[in-house]
Parts: sequence; C-alpha cells; structure tokens
Amino acid sequence: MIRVNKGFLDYVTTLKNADKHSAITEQEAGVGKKIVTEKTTVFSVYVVKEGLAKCYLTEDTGNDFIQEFFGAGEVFGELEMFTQDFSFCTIEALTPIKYYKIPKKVFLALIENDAKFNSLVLRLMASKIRYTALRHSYHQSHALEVNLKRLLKEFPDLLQKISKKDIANYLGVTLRSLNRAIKILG
Amino acid sequence: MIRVNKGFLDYVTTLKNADKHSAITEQEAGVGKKIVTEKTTVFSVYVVKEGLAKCYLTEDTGNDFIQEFFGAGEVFGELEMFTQDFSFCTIEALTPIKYYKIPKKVFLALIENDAKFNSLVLRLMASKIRYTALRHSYHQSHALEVNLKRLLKEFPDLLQKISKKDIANYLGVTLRSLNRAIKILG
DNA sequence: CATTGTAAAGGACAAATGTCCACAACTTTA
DNA sequence: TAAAGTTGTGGACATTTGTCCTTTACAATG
Repeated sequence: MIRVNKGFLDYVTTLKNADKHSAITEQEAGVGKKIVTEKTTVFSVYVVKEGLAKCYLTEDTGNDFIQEFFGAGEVFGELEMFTQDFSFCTIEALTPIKYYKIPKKVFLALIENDAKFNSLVLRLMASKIRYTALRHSYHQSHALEVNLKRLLKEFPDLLQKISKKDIANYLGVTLRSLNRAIKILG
Repeated sequence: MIRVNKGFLDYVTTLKNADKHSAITEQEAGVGKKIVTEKTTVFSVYVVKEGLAKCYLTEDTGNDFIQEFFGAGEVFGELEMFTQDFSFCTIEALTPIKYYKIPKKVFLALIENDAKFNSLVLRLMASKIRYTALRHSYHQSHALEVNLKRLLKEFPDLLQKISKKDIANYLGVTLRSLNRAIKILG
C-alpha cells in the first residue's frame, strides 16, 4: 500500500552529502505533478525524500490501475535502467513531494562500482516482486470487504490521506463498490 | 504466462560447463514434484533447463493463486537470497523438468564478482516486476473473456498444455467461470 | 440568503461470477 | 462387460460488482 524504504533513503542521502557537487540532485513537485509519465523514456532514477506519490497505469479502457503508493525512500525509474524499455507507469504526486534524482549514468556507475548500493537495489527489487505477488494473491482470493478491512487496519487514517477514487483504483473496483463496502464496515 | 529467459539459461550453462567440478548441478523432477515449497527456507537458486513449472501461492481460503508458469531459463529462489525471507511461493513441475541448482553461496559470489551475471539478474528481476504489473493491470480492467482470448492468441495450445484448473487459478476465477468463457468463445 | 453549480453518496437494475449440485464421460476393477 | 468410482461439464440460483441515474451535501456566487 504505502511503501517506504528508510535504508535506501539514508544511503542515497549519504552519497549525495558526501560530495558537494554530487550529480544527485534534490527536486520538488506540487500535488498532481507527474514526475514520470507512462510510455516515455526515463533518464533518471528517483527516490522519494518526503511526501506521497501514486504509481499507476492507465488502461485502454480508461481505467487507472494503481500499482502502489510511494512514501519516503521508495524508488522508481530503476527498472527502466535495466530493461531499456519505456516507463510502464506514471508517477504522480499526491502531496507536495521532495525527491532525489539520480541520472542514469550515475546510477549505473553506482551499480557497477558500489557493492553496497548494488546490493540495496537488488534487495529493493526483490521486495517489490514479493510484495506485489502477495498483495495480488490476497486481493484475488478475498472479498472486497476483507481487503478493505485489512488496509484500514494497517493504515487507519487511509480515508483521510488518500482519495476514495484512488483507493478504489488500488483495489481494482469501482468507487460505487468501495462506497458499499465502507458502508457495510460501518 | 509462460515465461522464458534464453539469455540467462545460456549464461548459466556456460558457467557450469566451464568447470568440471562446478557447484552448479543439474537436477530432474517428475510431474507434481515441488521443487520449492511455500514458507520454507530456500538454500539455492534454480534455473529451468527444460520443461514447465507453475509458481503459486496457497491462500488461507484454500485457493491457489498462480503467479506465473516457468519455462526454459526462468529463475526462482533468487528473491529469497536478497530478502532473507522464507519462500513466498511453491514451484511445482507440470511436466518432467530439468533444472540447474546454484547453491546460495555460489550465487551470491557470482553476484559480487561477475558483473555480467549481476547485470543479468538485475534485468531479470526488473522484467518480473514489469511483466507482473502489466498483467495484473490488464486483468483487472478487462472482462474474463477478453483475458482468455488474449492468452489463447499468445498461446494457442494453452488448453492442451495446461489444465483448466491451473488456467482458472492463473486468471483468478473459478473453473466454472472459465468454462463459461470458453463456451462463449466457441 | 437564495440560487446555482459541483462533487460525493446511494438506489435500482443489469451483468458477471461464485456456489452447489446433477449429470455425463471416462477409468478402473472385479 | 458391468459396476463402481472419478473427473469434467453445465444448469439453476445466490451473491457480488458494475452501470446509470437520482438525490444529497456542500461550495461558490449574485
């Protein structure tokens, strides 16, 4: 749901601070700003420093499918450095956001020369695979009500932080269905 | 659906053949054999040499959720080398299968010392993330019939190769629903 | 403060999917 | 080959979710 990765954020912060002229820069974006756009070439890897973003795909049906919500330390754009593909999702700020930007060349050099960095990236990608698999499996085999209850247990202030439409898109249902489920849960 | 990775298979084959006493061994498994079991410690990384396996999770509801079907070159057990977690899924042979087994120590040594190998693993994990995301997004926003048609277009002999129950579990529907969709498609 | 506009919630019906069970097809065994 | 068991398929109904549209709540404006 809302993913974070303190360890990686700390490491990148250290890297940046170690060099006054670091190629790693800090950037900001306002609500609604798309930091990465679907089907577009990606030139950098990004790390959320603070704030919240959503990672989603828009289908040909017009539906948005929210992959994940990214909080502090979450990384995006890294896949495209390895697969040479266009971005497969859009990253959009849900709150004002601060993030680090690591140019492609710098990122790939770190992968090659900094074993610790390389290892953190491997771990982070492994986590994404695991987490996503567990989530989709759970979603598919449980009723909407159960899924919602589970989310609310982990993030009690969910409905305050994230719009219902976004929650519905994350759960893969319509807003109408989500409203029904909310009503039933009381 | 049925994932393959010729490049990785070739590389591992070369690695193994380069050393007569290689720690990479070749193994076989018969139909139904579970090569890796959910919630269990994993001590090796595996690469399918030939045959077909399914990668699935069993939910508390008793439902199996099939993550992917693995063909030649597909890798499993690698995530657990990085996350230190138990296996989150079961890998079971659907046909007689041959595979390479790379002990954890050897795998991690390759990651550290063989840049090409490291790069192949990064790419393979990036592909898994991308592929899974695209698949789930598509599944969620299209009708069962459309999803099935799409699968059959890519794998015309699907119904011959893989049991209906497994296909249903992959699509996240019941066998009943799958049968209905098949009937409608003619 | 009334009026108009806009966004959120919910009612009513339609469509899709699940559950349960019966029946058919096919295997095994006596 | 008949009987019994096993597996696969489909009918009938229940439940869930989607679609469409009305109603409600709230905000903006004259």
